[in-house]
Amino acid sequence: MSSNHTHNKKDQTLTKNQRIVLNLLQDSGEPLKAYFILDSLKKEGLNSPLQVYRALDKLVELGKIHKVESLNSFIICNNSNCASNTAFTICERCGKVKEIKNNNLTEGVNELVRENKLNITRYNLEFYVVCNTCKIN
Amino acid sequence: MSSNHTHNKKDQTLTKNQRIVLNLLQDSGEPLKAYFILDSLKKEGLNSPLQVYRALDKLVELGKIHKVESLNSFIICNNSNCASNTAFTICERCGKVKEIKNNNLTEGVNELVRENKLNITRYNLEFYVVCNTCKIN
DNA sequence: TTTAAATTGTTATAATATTACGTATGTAAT
DNA sequence: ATTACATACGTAATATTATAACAATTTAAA
Ligand SMILES: [Zn+2]
Ligand SMILES: [Zn+2]
Ligand SMILES: [Zn+2]
Ligand SMILES: [Zn+2]
Repeated sequence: MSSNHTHNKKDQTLTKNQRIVLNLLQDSGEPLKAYFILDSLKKEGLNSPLQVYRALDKLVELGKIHKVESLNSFIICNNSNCASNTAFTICERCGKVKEIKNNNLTEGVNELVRENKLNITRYNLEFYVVCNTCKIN
Repeated sequence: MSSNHTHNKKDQTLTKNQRIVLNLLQDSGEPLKAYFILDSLKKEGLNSPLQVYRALDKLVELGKIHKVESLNSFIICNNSNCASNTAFTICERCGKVKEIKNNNLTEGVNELVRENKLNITRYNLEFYVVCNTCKIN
């Protein structure tokens, strides 16, 4: 269970609060709730919800994390080319979330948008599933 | 500005709270927030958030309304064949929401799901746009 | 008609998110 | 260096969204 931060150059431009929130999401890989993040980072000096929400807002804006709208949670971006588009599978039983990396799907959505002449700025696509683990049980 | 409830047979099986909430959403056509619904229906006898949320939950379950996840709002279903799938355009400027009725798009998403072997129970698709009205200004 | 399931009403509380205000810090032009 | 500007910070208060718990009642089956 080794954590592998990449801490690339761009991360250096983040502020302290932004960086510790990003690191937590990175280490977790799961969607986390704002107040859970707050609790987890009390020892790092985060004291108020606003500090968390401000960091989250900025990280979303930078495309480093995504908000999973229907879970009121935030998750590290697992992709390099999302812009602000998001596509997830969400298990209805256990809540497990995976960001879809499938370029086929991404291109499929883009095509749909073109074909239907939707003049969009971005999209959010949530597929609800029963994950393999939950299917067995 | 005439309201045109349909009040079909199935509506008769709704309870009073469910029906007045549904009627309000039907008349409005816009996404409404739970506490706005509560305020609006105080005179009809709704007193507590729970009464609203319970009615909303049931109506969502019945497929008569949808939750617009990223707006924490609820909107009348404008379609006959959604099951519990949802597809909206959401204006980023004014918040205007339209349910997509385009069968082409719906079928496109279904195809995407098949092609990518996604074993889904339902999906939620939110396209963020700048609506025509907002584009002008 | 007895039983089980669903719905109601009410109070309290939890969970999520923002406003408001003052301060500090970094950056770029003068 | 000084000013101006944008960004971020810290803190307290408050707003918004949603659920838990419990008792009573209605509805639909069996
Ligand atoms: Zn991503
Ligand atoms: Zn699962
Ligand atoms: Zn619908
Ligand atoms: Zn608009």
